[in-house]
Amino acid sequence: MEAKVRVRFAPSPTGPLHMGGVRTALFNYLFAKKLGGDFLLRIEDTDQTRYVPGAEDYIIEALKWCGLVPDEGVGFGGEYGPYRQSERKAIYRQYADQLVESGHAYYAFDTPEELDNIRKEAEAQKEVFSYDLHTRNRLKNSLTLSAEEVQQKIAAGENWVIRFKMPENTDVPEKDLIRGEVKFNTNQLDDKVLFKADGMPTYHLANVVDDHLMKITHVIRGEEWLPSMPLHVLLYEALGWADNRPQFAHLPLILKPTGKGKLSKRDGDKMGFPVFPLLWKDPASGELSRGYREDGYFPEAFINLIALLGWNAGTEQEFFSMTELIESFSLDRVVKSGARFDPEKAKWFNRHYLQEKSDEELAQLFKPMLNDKNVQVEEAKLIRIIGMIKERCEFVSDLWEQGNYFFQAPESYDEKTVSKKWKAETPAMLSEIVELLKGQNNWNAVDVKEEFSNFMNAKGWGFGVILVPIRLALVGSSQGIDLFDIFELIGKEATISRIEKAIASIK
RNA sequence: GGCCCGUUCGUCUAGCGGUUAGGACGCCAGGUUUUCAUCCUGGUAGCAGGGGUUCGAUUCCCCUACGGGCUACCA
Repeated sequence: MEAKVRVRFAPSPTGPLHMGGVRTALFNYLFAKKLGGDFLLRIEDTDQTRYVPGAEDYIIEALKWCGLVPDEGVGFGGEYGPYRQSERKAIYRQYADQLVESGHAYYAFDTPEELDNIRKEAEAQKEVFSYDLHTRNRLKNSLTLSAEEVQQKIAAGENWVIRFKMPENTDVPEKDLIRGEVKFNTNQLDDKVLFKADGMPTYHLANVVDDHLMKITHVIRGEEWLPSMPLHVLLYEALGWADNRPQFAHLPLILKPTGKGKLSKRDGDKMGFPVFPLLWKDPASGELSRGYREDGYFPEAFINLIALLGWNAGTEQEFFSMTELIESFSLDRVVKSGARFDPEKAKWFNRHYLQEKSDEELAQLFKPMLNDKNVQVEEAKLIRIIGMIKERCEFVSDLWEQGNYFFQAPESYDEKTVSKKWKAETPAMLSEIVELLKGQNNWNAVDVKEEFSNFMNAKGWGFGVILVPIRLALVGSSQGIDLFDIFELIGKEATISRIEKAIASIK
């Protein structure tokens, strides 16, 4: 029987989760759910120096907001814990020792400063230093030192690390589920540190050990890990786990909307879109980074847009619910090349999901904003207004941009429209309109419009010359829904007073 | 520099030897809306370049260019 599919999302708590990270989580989640497998969350906090307080909670909250709830992991329980690598410290040491004993790894005593100097010297000669089969015999390690010396150094409390002894001239072909066969030769690879002087494993060791112990079947991660795939394959072999090791899939990166390189926090600030799912406040600097949630994106829109960054169903379908994504997802439809992120299309997705929401639902989402603005409005009326303006909106906050004139009289008048449409004779005409409106008893859009039209026809006035000034008076600009609907919704009294106010204050 | 990955409209992408190279976002135009937006219709725009292989290459191979990633006791 095939082993149950188990995948993991394994971020480092070094800051807020990036869009790319969310997408990696999403693809893992979709893959697992499609195949009836498990999706785990493992926190890779082996680098104490980069630990950021709050990042872990942020990651969990972001996953929950996106609907990517892990079956196991930090904060979610499970049989294979602990799921935080810092709590698994003891486990890694034994495997590192095992590798040394079996001759697949060795102790190295070179200090970071020493290595740094060697690197600088190499650089001065336009060369790049690499701790590998060409150089390890000149360095301070258990391959060059006698067994006694090694024991002595360790006993003396000298700092040491354990490095992988990369085999010589060996081809390591490996099938990537997205890219097909990728081949590396070990002569090009260096002796990576597996176990650090601080007693913590590096990513490479911890990752392989945990994936094995947690029975991970598929490693789906970002393309930045592709170069270390051969090392990981070799580690599985060296640890004796070659027979049931996971398969790999390396996802393409998300690139900047314009310019060079991968998407970064800076791009969001510069171009006015979020790169993080949730608002993030840096605990050290206090700096704020905007989030999709706080910017008014619906989680389903965010998931939809991110899913289509580097994946497609092979059909012309563009809108997918999570359920539909699970049904249609497959790794072989993941695109190989990096995808530039397009903020415009992101907005378009949100518009779609906003239009799909009921007026009642939008009213609930909009209420907090109305409260902030100190606006009181009857529920039924609010729902009606939303029904009329929502097609103009991309975000819930747009409901205010598009509908504020229902809740308050304009405070100013758009200058362009005034100079274009507000003529010398306009006030006099509007005064006559006011008189007409005052005589209206059936205050609804249909009846008022009929009376109004009759009056205009009798006068021989053009609609264009009078409707825009009225709109200006009621809305403050030339925007808005049908004028007679506005009449009805803001009521007779407000309609008349706003027109009178405009007559008195414009020009 | 070395290694690895990639390259179809401005952007996201379909295409898996023979297509008028399809869709979407954006943009432009027209229509609807006596405004604006929405919406509808139409349009603009692409196979990085050069060699092969083949009756035939966007599609397969090689080279070049370009883009990206990695090259830490970071993940």
